Amino acid sequence: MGRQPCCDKVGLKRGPWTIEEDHKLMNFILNNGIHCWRTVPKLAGLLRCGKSCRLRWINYLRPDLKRGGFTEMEEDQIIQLHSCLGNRWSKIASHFPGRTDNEIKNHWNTKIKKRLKLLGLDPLTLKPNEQTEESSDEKNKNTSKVCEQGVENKSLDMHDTKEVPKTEGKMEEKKVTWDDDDDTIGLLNNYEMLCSQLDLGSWMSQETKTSTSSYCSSSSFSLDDSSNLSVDESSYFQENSLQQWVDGLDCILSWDNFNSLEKDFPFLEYKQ
DNA sequence: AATCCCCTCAACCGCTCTCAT
DNA sequence: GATGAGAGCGGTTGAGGGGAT
Repeated sequence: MGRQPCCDKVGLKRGPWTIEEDHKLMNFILNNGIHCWRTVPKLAGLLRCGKSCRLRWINYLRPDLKRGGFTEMEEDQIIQLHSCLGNRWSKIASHFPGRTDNEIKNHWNTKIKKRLKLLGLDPLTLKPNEQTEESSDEKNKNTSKVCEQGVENKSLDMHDTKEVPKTEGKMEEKKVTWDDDDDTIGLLNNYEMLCSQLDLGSWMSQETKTSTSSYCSSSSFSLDDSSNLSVDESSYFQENSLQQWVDGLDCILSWDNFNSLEKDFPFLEYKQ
């Protein structure tokens, strides 16, 4: 039958988002929440399709996004999960609060896959590479099916020595739960926690306590990380971080500052 | 300094899934 | 059960940055 396009593409803007567009979208969502993506661009005054807005929010603007490179532990976990779930990036991403499926997919395709190949391992089976990529792709579906039934659970530490699978002890540490029902729960919990901490309504209207601070001018950070902070640090963020986040939208939208931020404020580093 | 090439990742496309009617 | 609309997902693309020559 052929579906209607998700939006009328005539007159709609495409390509990279501007800071102004980001502002509009973020302000709209924070003030109104998300009810129907299709209507978001119109109501927010954006010349974008709803799909594009959704993607931008999920992959870039969400306040609970974790920025910065993947840790070795995260990479290991991605490999484990991928060996079980295949290319189901959203499922994989659900095990990494603050990470997006797009981010993980990109990381897999550009880094992990290559590294595994260099190690002579098939990225999908984690076995010594004997097959062509095509046959691996074919296997992708099969492995994930098998794993879905809970038959297989693999692990690999490619940062360690070489091609050797992890010891069982390490496996224990990094145990992953496969229950699909749990997948969304983690994200939901994060989001709920975030919302409860933020009290969006009140802080949006709150008077700015600190100027668009020097603290913020060099900062962007994951709110998620605050749970890993010491008591003092944590309370500091609960009181200040969100306001700063809103105040400093411009600088926060420039995630390039992330690395330097970690130098200035070591406690912002991702902790495992 | 200029050019080329490769890599990364944000964004798009098209398909499937889910839910309401 | 059939249909349609919206949301979500995964594959792919291409702009831009950075390193190599």
